[in-house]
Amino acid sequence: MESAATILHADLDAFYASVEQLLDPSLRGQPIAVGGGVVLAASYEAKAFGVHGGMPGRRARELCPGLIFVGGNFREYQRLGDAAIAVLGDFTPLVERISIDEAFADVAGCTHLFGSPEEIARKIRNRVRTELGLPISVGVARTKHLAKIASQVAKPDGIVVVDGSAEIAFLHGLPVGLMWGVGPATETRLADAGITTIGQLANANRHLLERLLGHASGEKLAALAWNRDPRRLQPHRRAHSAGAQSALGMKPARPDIYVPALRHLADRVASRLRAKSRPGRTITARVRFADLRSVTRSITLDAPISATAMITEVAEELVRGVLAQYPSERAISLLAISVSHLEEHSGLQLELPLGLADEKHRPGTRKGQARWGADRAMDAIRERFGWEAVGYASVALGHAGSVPDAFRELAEKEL
DNA sequence: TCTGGGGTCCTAGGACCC
DNA sequence: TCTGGGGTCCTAGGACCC
Repeated sequence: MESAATILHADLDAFYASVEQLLDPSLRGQPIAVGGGVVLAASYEAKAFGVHGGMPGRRARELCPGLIFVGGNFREYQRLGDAAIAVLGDFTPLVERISIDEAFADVAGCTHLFGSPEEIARKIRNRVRTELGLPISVGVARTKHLAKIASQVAKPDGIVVVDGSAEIAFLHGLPVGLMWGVGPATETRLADAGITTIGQLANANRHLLERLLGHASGEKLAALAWNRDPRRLQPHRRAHSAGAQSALGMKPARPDIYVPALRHLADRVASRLRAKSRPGRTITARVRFADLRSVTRSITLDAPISATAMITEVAEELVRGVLAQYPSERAISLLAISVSHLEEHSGLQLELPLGLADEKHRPGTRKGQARWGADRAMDAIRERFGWEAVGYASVALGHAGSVPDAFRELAEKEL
């Protein structure tokens, strides 16, 4: 039986910039950028000049001489983002949040209470506008993929409903770049094969697509191009990994530089893992050199860990291995640590990095327990006084223009 | 369009087991 | 000793998303 168009994708427009314009009316109608060294978000007025998120502040100023930089009220972004998603939750519990400013909802079960999906979408937009003062675009369709595309087409501040009979006509006229999973690299590859619209992709030779994009991607994109999207909503997704990274500018590849930097990164990751009792078995370290080439090394342990000192030492070992392998590289431009294979329980009694451990790291030893004690004490102090109160200072990273911790937190997923 | 940070998923080769 | 096949896990890299 044919299902109806009951999936909504709601997406706040130019979110951070819209919040700034809400908080300071003199910014309304002005080209503004949130951030400083790096543009974290741009208003539509700034986007018209080609300014966009991730762009260096200098470049943005060149493109848009009148650009106004604003500091960033991160607490407000979190609060208003949560509030907007909560509006969806007033209609249905089937909400899958994708990021701070974006979520899917399936309203199939609540149309008898609130009206058609389109009416619900209008109510959501109205409420977010009147109660929060923010513009939000909504796409309504039968699948997640199409709902997401519809909301992109609806921007700014609009609504697009794609009903079952119009799906293919709607989809096939649009550029392939709008598809979920088609980024710059894929777009270029497709364009080289003469494929620029979703319709052309849909009708392309299957073998050609698989040769171009690989087996899974080719098959997946072909299915999406015919609006065959098997993905259901996943209201309670949890993260499969947690990581932290830091651009260093250009620092010498020496232990006195990378060891404290790694400890700081490990501390950020490990305290998150401990807070949710989700230690992980696989530790990955990434080193980016001066020329922006990066190398990753990972190791999977027999038991999960979440102690700062353990993660630091494993990461150190991995980075040492990378540097030994590339002795001619004299400078590091970025370091990253990620922990994956996350498990559910707290691993207090299980912390040992097998293969790298020497006697002093084994659980039950005085040193091992002292380390755990230190972590737990730190966690407790932070609980009361905030993250900055104690810990491995970022002095070693200390490079100007790096992103504030508050912004990092906005991007963190629920563990 | 070379710039920041937190994530997800796919691929391909190799090790290892049955 | 060599041959074949299937499955799972690990590792490294890349593309993509917000």
